[in-house]
Amino acid sequence: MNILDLPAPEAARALVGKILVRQLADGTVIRARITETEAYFGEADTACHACHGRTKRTEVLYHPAGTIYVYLCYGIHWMLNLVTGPADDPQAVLIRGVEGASGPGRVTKFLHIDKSLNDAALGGALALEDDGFVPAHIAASPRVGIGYASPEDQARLWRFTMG
DNA sequence: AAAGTGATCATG
DNA sequence: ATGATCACTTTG
Repeated sequence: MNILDLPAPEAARALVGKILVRQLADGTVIRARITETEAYFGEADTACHACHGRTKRTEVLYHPAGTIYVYLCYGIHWMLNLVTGPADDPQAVLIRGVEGASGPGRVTKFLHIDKSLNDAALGGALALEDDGFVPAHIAASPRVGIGYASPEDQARLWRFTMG
């Protein structure tokens, strides 16, 4: 069973401790364990980009599980998301931190991820690996940076950190 | 605490 | 065509 077929909040929790494998064009391989994630759960979630419907930008969120969603935030930072759940259901998990890089903008810098990976499928230049490691403890907390969302959605414990 | 930065989306 | 809005980081 693929983790990414799960609903986003469950997938987000299950992804903590897994390993991202990044293959660069020049052959360099970077491996990094995921330490922090956040779930964005469909059109009903007012914090999700897709809560205002399908647009050119959010189109990728409607693609099948395992699609990579990358977008630019604040003009500077690339954000890396993994699409989860069934096709036409816009759910995704934001990778907020990996071993050696804490913060979503730093993760993409660390892994050399930019717009060129948007709408690509996991398993090529970026792949997921499970080495059997299970985190001793995973903490759940509210998501950050979503002050525009409804109070109920801001209160959801959809941020998962390895601890 | 504050600003820097540019794609995207909703207006006119 | 113009303007508001950001799943953030760095600097002071």
